[in-house]
Amino acid sequence: MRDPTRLEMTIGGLAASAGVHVETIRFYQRKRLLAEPRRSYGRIRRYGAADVARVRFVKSAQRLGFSLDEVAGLLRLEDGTHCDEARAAAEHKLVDVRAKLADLRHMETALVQLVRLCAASSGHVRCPLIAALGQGE
Amino acid sequence: MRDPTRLEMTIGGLAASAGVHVETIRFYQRKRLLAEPRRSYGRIRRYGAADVARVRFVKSAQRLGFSLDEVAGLLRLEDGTHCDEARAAAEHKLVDVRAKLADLRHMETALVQLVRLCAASSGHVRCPLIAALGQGE
DNA sequence: TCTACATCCGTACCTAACTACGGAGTCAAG
DNA sequence: CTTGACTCCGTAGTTAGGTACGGATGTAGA
Repeated sequence: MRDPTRLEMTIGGLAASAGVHVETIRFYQRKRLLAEPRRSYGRIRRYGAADVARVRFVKSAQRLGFSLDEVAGLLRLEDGTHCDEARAAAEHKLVDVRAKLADLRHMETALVQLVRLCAASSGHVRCPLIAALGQGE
Repeated sequence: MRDPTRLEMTIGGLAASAGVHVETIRFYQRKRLLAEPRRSYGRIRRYGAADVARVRFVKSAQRLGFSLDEVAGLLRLEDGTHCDEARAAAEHKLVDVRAKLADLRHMETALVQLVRLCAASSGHVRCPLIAALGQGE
């Protein structure tokens, strides 16, 4: 654990590096979001830097509104399936991601507007935040 | 009845229009995401078009990774609080929204790359999807 | 070697966000 | 003026995503 380039860590180290609890790692393992790692002589799990990245990816994707099942789908892309499968799945996810992008951009605009209004006026303001999001589903 | 802003509907109509279940409406009411509406002579709730927009907003914001508590915060902006409060809250949300935007853009780029790779090659590909998301939290 | 702390595992529990249930009241069409 | 769909309400159950527990075992530093 001295040399940061050759990261070999236990489950506790992984959890700390990725900013989650130890139990969360075990949970992800049960959910097959993370492969069972090799174990050192006894039966203690050993992880590497790739595992940290993977767990962080899961958390980031969750923040973006993906469920663990959807994250599993994204990770299958990462892990490399057959090309045509991967392509179809990626195109599908892309539609989803772009819809979210559009909504978030609208929300951003609405918030910027609100801040501007608030800076310019006093008293009460209303903001067309609701109008910002995709009403035409 | 001609004026669409004066559309009057029951809870079932609202649920159908917004694409949720009746129980979800009642649940949102308990959570104060939706105000108790006026009731027609008996005790039956009557809703208008604004309620439809509001419920759809909740669902959209959820898809973007906001919890119901956070959505409540966004709705408080919409409902107009005092100016300085609203401004501070809006600026805060803006940081959050922009972080999500950045991550989604990276994810979009990675997906586009993957699709392109898949179109160009055969066999197996790997995609730097994990690297796409904000590793430096 | 001793000791303190980490890891092992299964199982139980928790919160958020619904979702279903059931008995009673309402209402509009026939 | 009945009938069947809809609404009322409280309460209980469900799913996703963790969190906590606790007894046994492993392990690193004094």
